[in-house]
Parts: sequence; C-alpha cells; structure tokens
Amino acid sequence: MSEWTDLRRKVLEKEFNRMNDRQREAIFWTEGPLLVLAGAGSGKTTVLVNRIANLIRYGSAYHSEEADRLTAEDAANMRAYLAIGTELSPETQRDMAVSPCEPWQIMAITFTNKAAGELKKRLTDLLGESGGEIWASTFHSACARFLRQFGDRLGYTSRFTIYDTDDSKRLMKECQRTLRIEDKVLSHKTILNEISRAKDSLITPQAYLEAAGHDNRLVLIGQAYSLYQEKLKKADAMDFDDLISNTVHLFLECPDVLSYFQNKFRYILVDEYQDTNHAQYMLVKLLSQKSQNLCVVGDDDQSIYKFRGATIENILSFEKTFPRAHVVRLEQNYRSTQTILDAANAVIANNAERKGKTLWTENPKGDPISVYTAANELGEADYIAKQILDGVEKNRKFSDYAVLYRMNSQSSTLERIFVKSGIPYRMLGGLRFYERREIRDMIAYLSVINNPEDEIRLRRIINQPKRSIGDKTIAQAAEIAAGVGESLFEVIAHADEFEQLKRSAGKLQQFAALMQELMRASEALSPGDLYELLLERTNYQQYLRETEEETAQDRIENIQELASNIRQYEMDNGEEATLSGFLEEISLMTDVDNLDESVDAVVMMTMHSAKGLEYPCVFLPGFEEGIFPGMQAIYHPSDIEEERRLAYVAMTRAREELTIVNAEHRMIFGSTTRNKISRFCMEIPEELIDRHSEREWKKPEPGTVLPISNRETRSASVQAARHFGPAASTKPEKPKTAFLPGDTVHHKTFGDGMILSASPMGNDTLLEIAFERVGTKKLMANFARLQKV
DNA sequence: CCCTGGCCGCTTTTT
DNA sequence: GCGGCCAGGG
Repeated sequence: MSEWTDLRRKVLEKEFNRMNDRQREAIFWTEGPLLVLAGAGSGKTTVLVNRIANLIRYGSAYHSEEADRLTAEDAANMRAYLAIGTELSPETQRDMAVSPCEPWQIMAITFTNKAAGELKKRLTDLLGESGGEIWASTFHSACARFLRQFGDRLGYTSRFTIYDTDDSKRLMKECQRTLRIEDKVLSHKTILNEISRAKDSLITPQAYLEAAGHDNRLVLIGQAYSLYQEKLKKADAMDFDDLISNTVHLFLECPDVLSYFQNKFRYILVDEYQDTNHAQYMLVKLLSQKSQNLCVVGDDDQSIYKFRGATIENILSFEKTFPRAHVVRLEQNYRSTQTILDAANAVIANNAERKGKTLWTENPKGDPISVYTAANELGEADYIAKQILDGVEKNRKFSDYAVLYRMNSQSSTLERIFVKSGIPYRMLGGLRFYERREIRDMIAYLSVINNPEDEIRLRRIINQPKRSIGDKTIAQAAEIAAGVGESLFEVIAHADEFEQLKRSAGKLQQFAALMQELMRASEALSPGDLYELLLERTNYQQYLRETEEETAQDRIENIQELASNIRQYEMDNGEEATLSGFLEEISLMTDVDNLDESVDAVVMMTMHSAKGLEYPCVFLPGFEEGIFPGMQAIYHPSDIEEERRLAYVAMTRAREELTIVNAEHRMIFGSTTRNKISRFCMEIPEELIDRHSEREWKKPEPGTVLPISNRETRSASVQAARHFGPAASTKPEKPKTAFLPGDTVHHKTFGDGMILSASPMGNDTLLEIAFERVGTKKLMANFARLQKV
C-alpha cells in the first residue's frame, strides 16, 4: 500500500469515525453487490445515509490506489486533519475523491413514506441542498414516477389514478357480477389476494389462465383477473401491485427505457430487503444490471410480511443470485438493554430458517423482562394503565410508552381503560383518515375531475349526496357504456340520447353538468380553491348535517381537515402543486406517516406497524396461544416461524423496559376462551424474567370497570386522539372544566351555542347544546374542545 | 329509491 | 361483539 493510499484511508476512517468497524466496512464497500445484514437497532439508517454521503463526496476512494491528483498541499492538509482535526479544504476533498457520483445518480428505496422521509431529511442535513436530488422514495412512489413518465408505452396516460384496496374491492365485485361468480362460492377477498400474489410474481392474466389448466377454481380466478385488468386499463387506473409489476413489464418491453434508467442510476440501495417480493426483486435487479452496484440492507429475522408476498428467499439467496456479493453483518445493537437482547435472541434462536446472527450491546444489563398474568383482558388493560401511571409519576412521559398487539381488535379494551384512567393515547390502524367515508367521497370527486374515465370512483359519488339516481339506472348506463364503447361519464352526460335512460336523464345530466363545471374550473383553480368550490357546489357538508345524526360533527371536521391537507400540500409544492400531484401523494399515504411524535401520549398499534420504531418502554399484551401465535399459525406449523420473527420484532422495539402480559381468560369474538401462555414467552430464559400475576397480587376490584359501552365516548376519544393528539384533555386528575346548563359556549365548527343539558357519562359529560347556526347537537365535553364565551 | 333488520365471519397489511 | 352485506318492506 502506497503512502498516499494509507494516508487517504486514515483520513476517510476519521471522517466516518462515529461508525463502528462493521458499519465503516459497509460504507466503504462501494462497488458491486453488497448485502448488509443489519440486526434490530444496529444503526442501519445511519449506515445508509453515510454510505450515500461517501459515494457523493469520495466515491470509491477508500479501496483505490489512484493518487495522481493528490498534491503536496493536499497531503499537508490531510496530515493536519489527522493530527489536530483542522477541516479538510474543499479542494483536498475533491482531489481525494475517486469517481464520486452525482446525487441524482443514486436511488435509495424504502418501504414506508416515513422511512423515505427520514432518509431524505438526514441526507439533506448531511449534504445540504444537493441531498434533495437523491431519489429517496418508496418502491411505490418511485414506480409511480417511472410510470407517469413512460406509462404511455403501456397504454396509460400520465394522469392515471391509483386505486386503493377499497376501489379494488368495488371493481372486483363488479367483475364477479359480470362473470356470475357468487361471493359465497369464491369471495372477492380470495380473488384479490390471489391476483395480488400473481402480480407479485409477475404472472400475467394470460399466463395465469394457461397455468390454471382444468382446475375450475383457478380458471374462474384467472377470468376474474383478466377482466379486472381490462377494467383497470379502461379506467386509466392501477392498483398498488400494478405500480410495481407494470414498471417491471415496462422495463422488459421497452429496453430503451430500461437502459435510460440503468445509465442514470449508478448506485441503488434497498432498505428492508427481507420484505421485498419477486417483482420488487426483479425491479432492482434490472435497474442494477449494468452498474452491478446494488446494496441491500435487511434482516432475515425481521421478515414479517410473507403473508403479503414477501419472499425471505430474496435475502437468503442474495449471495447465490449475485455471486460476487460481499456480505457485512451489523450485530452491535445501540438500542436495547442486554437483557432485552438476550431474551429476543433466545426466542429467535428457535427458528431454523435463518442466516444466524447474535445481537450484542455495550448497553447496561437493565431490568428483567416483566411477565404479568392477568385474569382476563380487563385485568390486562388495568395493569398496563397502572404501570404507565406509576411510571409517569416517576418522571416518565406518556410518549415513552408503546403498547403493541397482534390484532387491532385487541385495542378496544385498552382504549376503554385508558379513557377511564385519563391516559392520553394515539392509536394507529383501525379506521384510517383516508378510509373514512366522507374523505373517500371527497377524494372520489377530485379523482373524477382529474380522470373522468374512472368509473369506480364515479359510481361512488354519483348518488352521494343523494340525487335520486339508483343502482338500476347506473347499471343500465354502465351497460350502454360498455355496448357503445364510451365511458360511463360520456353516457351520463348524453343520457337523453338513450331510450333506456329517458326517465332519469334529467338527474343524470344535472350531475354531469356539475362535474363538467368543476372540471373546467379545475383548469384555472389551485387544488385548494377547487376543493372549496367542490364543497360549495355539492353541498356535501349540508348533506352530512342533515343525514348524520351523531357523526356529522366528526365528519365535517374531517372534511375540513382534508381542506387543510390540500393547503399544506400547496404550500409544500408551490407552483408545482397540481390536483393529480395531490391525489398521488395521498393515495400512497398511510397512517404511520401522520404519527405526530411531539405529542405526549402513549402509542398503540399492531406489532407489524411498529417495525422500525423504538420506545423506552414497551407492553406486549395478549401473549397467548391462539392469539400470538394465532390460531392460523398453530394449524400451519410453517407459519410459526413468521410469528416468531414478529415476536422478535416486537421485543426489540423496547429500549429499557419490556413487559409481556397474558390473560388466563379472554373474550374473543363474543365468547370467553381460556388460553395457555404463549410459547414465545416460554422460550425466554427464566433467569431474565420477573413474574407477577393478578391472582397472587390480589389487587382491589380486579377487572371491574365502569360500563362505558357508549359508542360515542369511544369514537370521540379515538377521533380526538388521532387528529389533534389527546388535546391534553385527558391528563390524569385534571379537573374537568365544568359546563353547566345555561352556559354559552363556542365550538370550532358549529359556532356559538347554549348548553341545554349536561349529563355525566363514564368519565365524561354528555352535553346537549343549541347552536345558533346548526341547531341542537349532542357532544362529549372532553372532546368537543368547547370554549366558554 | 331508501331504510332497516337479521345473518355471517372474523389475522397481520409498509403501499 | 361488531360491522358489512343483502333481502324485503315502505
């Protein structure tokens, strides 16, 4: 090794001196395929960010002997940097670099918007403005970008609509009707699942039908698949899986497009590689075929999405697929205590199908794992609530706590107890913002304005608000549309020209005229202004007030929240803001993306959604055979390993305290069952555990809860928790502001009103208020955010 | 055309 | 235990 090379290496090592040896190995290994096996909490995002920074600043300098450009001045500069830490001059940095790359030559792919956003943020923090030129995005949004640009090669316009699962479901039901497939015989769920798997594996409808042979069931699914794709294309729409598979098809069918991107991207990095499916594997393989510079980061032990088509094979056989691949293992954990890691290691060691990795840490040993056995699910929730309140008394924050469960349905008991105990919480999952009916309706309006070919979303809104246009009429119009080869919207706009539609022609054309007016307006107005016009012209809010008894208030608030989302989008994108841009952004958005970390509240979510997150204290309720592992997994022993990986993921979310809870009896699907403690709990060495149970502790009034069965209480709390944070309204012991009959109050949406009655309900008060503008409403005092006037 | 009452069937779900 | 879905009556 020449003196120059040696000097340069030392400088680079110092540049990245905050990394450990293995991390630096991953950062400096720039050329050729690289597999980084990154255990939980091993700092993989940091490695990705620094690896990219190195590629841009120094290229492959670390492993290069090339030193021609280095001058004596550079050498002096480098020695000073090593000796006394003076800054490297930009000239020296440039001279040290060996074929560095431009930011736009790098593509970094993640699975979630959250991960992509964090990556982007850390890249711009480190690299400044130019960091923003890196393609850091999710698989889906990167593919949407490819397809907006080149989708015409596959027969799509650049304005295609992205269908979510609800749209897909409606479309499939449509197909089933046409093909006379009874949902009872073959459900839309089964078919869509099967289609999703087919797309993941890049199997076209034709190929599917060929492979189906004489298997009746498969032939039916194949026919449904075929029709479904036909209808999607006609509607200029793609579902989530299409985004990936169509991109791969585009690349395979148009070598010029592929070669354009192969030349553009010199380096490709993929995060969470263990969760990729076959189509995603093909995508990155194709893109990196020319450069061979593919770096994948993943952890086979954290593969928990097999049920959605992820193949752990991709990571297990990376070295076979890419024979020159270099492998780096990151096993040092910076997150959890040694005890938590020992427990997680012991559990995952029971899996046979793995690369084998043992996490270690320099962190202290920490407290033992708490295992608490409650009498039933109420005792379970009570215990968790008490532990949290105790912790908060000892200076913990609510936001230090996370409760991770196997199924969303486990959350309801916890919610009830949290509301009762005054614990603020935020919950992920369940009904998401963009899945609410009123939000979907408004988005459907915007989609149709953007793309009138979209029949599914057109059908959704044609009679919403009610316009006396029934299913029969719509079906008739759809039939005509199919017959004459026009879109449904065209037929409706010219309803009077068709004999069968004569009777409802007036209503249909009135609706079409409204939409056409909005379409014309959309050309001149910004998305936000268009949305306002839309609300005004459809009278949708008025409609909600008239038809929804209890939920009108929530729904109107949601509609207004959407308005502020659109305005926010406009602010973020300035001149570039377009309607289709906004629609794309929200169609690829999820709940986790909106998780506001600054709010001091306990977080509740499924173990699946918790991947990639970490909390000081974690509760894992429902560690019982039949719940976790679930029934399904117990019947199919091959699924047990995936459940165990999920347990591993869940346990390694905890930094300091981990509490596992099980209940001896539990109400499930309406009947009480008795479950054994989970095998995963038994796999933790006894010496790491501190056991308690409700029975031995003989707590006062175990499992007794105020019967808060009132639906409004619950939904109101969820509402408040989700959108506005807990509004600090549920701090324990906080005296409730008394609202009395006769008081005049102000509400954000409803304006001023007078309280008619106040009746205590659970821990809250139900108020009946006569508003000046909107009449009498019933609201819960804690969540309505009323102000005394 | 629209509302209501009874029946079924239930994991997880980054997009 | 709850919500989604269809059938039948208004």
